[in-house]
Amino acid sequence: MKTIFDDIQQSVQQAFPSLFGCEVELHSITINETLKEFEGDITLVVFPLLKLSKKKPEETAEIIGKFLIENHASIASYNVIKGFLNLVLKDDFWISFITSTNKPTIPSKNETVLIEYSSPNTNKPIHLGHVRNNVLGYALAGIFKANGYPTIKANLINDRGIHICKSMLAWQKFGNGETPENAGMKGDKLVGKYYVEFDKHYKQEIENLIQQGKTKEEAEKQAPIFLEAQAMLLKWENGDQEIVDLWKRMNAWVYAGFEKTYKNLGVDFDKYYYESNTYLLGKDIVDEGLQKGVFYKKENGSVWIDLSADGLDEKLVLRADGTSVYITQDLGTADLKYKDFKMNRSIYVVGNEQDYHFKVLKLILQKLGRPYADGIQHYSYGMVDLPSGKMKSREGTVVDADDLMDDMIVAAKEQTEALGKIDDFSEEEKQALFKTIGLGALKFFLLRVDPKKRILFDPKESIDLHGYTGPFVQYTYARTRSILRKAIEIKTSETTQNFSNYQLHSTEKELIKTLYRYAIVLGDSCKEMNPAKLVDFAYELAKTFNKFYNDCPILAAQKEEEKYFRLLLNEQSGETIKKCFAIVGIDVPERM
RNA sequence: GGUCGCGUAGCUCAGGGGAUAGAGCAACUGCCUUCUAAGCAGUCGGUCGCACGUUCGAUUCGUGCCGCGAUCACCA
Repeated sequence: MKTIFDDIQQSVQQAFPSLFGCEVELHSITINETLKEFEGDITLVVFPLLKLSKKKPEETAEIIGKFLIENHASIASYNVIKGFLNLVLKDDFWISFITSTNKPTIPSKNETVLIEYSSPNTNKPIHLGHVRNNVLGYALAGIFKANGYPTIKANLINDRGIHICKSMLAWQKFGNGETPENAGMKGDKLVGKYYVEFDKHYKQEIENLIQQGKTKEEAEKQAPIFLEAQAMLLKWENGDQEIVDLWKRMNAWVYAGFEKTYKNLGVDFDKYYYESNTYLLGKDIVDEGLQKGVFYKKENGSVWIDLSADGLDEKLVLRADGTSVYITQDLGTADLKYKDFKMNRSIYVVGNEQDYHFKVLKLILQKLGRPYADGIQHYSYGMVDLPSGKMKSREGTVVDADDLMDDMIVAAKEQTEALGKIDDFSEEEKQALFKTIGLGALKFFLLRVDPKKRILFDPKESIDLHGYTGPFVQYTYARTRSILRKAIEIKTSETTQNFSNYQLHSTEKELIKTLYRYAIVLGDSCKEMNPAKLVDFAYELAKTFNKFYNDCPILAAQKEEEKYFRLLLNEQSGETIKKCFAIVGIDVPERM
């Protein structure tokens, strides 16, 4: 979208030769929004132009200011303070932005974006770390979509491997036929329980072996239960019916559990990949790489790639026994994704602990000459810490996703009921509202921070509904809806109004300027792949709206045209908040 | 040790060559007979980790140092 900022920047560039006798590059024309403490809407910083203008800052600013006022219908006046040229736009410009019925639409792009996110292991339930991944992945996909990109959400489920066998084995040995049904437990929780159970026995056996004089490393490799798990994996890979049946049965439990959590969280996927289907695909690529001389084989038969020229190390791509490692599978899956979707960009939403892995993955695919390799991007986000420190599954300090959502909803319920504004709601309406608020708080809390940075999750703070929070923004939306309902009640919805002589109140103008930024922020949040930008904007809009709400009576406005204009602002503020939140996956209530 | 990331108010975070560095929380003060007070307005709070350098101008860019974290498996 072309903004007034772009407009002014371009016309200054075009006029520059006639004003100063030389060309100027677009990027040295610095245009900002004017700071609140100065008069004006747009500020041009002239310092970078002085070398070309060969004049003093004030003089340069004057020349440009005079030119703009003569050649730009939207500019009402200007003032110069030091090297800053502050431009005041006519109220007309802002008013017509609000009243114009044909808003510019975002053109659709023909660049397909595939976003892989979530990608859980089937041996443990989803926890807070995964919640950040899910919320971020969903929001990112929403942002690409809103910017016109065909977008595919993919989930690669890690459903095989030694770790899966561990929970299977523990269930087989100690489970006594326990099922989600007879235990009254979600399937993913049940399987997770047996993963922990395995670890308990494994540790005990290691302990015993060390007592018998083995070293720790020997003990870890020789513990009987570990050997059993390895044997089970081998059986699984050979298609042993009993093991495969058990695997299918337990995985079905997990999927049922995950689906429930996903549904609650409000995330979804267009495509599921399963590592059990893709883990063999990478082996062909290993052969191809050997033929092309990209990989090499060591004496023991293991296959490697030497990335030391690229500042990395040597990296194993196939084990000596011919079985796949993590990266082998990822190579295969990358090919499969391209076969399925021919995407231009392939984004992996994966924690920053895997930065190295994804560097290697991309580099290998580039060396193999894959057409999609350059479009691979690791969307690397920071870990989630608790006030007590890191989350560690082994130490039981993880925050479970289902419990977390329940807690948030309960907190929303308590605080909402205390205010007593929704006593006339039905039970279902209440439940829906508590969920909207609770999850809104949670998602906003996770999205408001720069994805690249690690996050400190303080439960107390996350449950807060005041200030820089999701519920604050939701509340503001509900306010706009409340006013709209009242306006309809008193039948003040005539639309044919002429605002050409309308005098903007300063708070109205501030609100319009904020609304004007929506399209810019939406584009930026996509370019920078940063949902926090959009979420923060929604907050700023809500804040500005609340100020407007306080300063400017809407339905009780003095003049009719004031009332109608403010109703327009009210409606557009609400709609914009709703759009922002919908893009990142946060619901918004009609009343709260 | 190598590589990568991060150090901004008591706490959680924005900002990212340009004017006097911003929000929220916490603490304190005002504002509901008037459109939802989950709100608004205000007070308090900063050597932008430290040092050099580049620049008309550095919290922002570069280098070094200090502190914190991640990663460097025939784990995923």
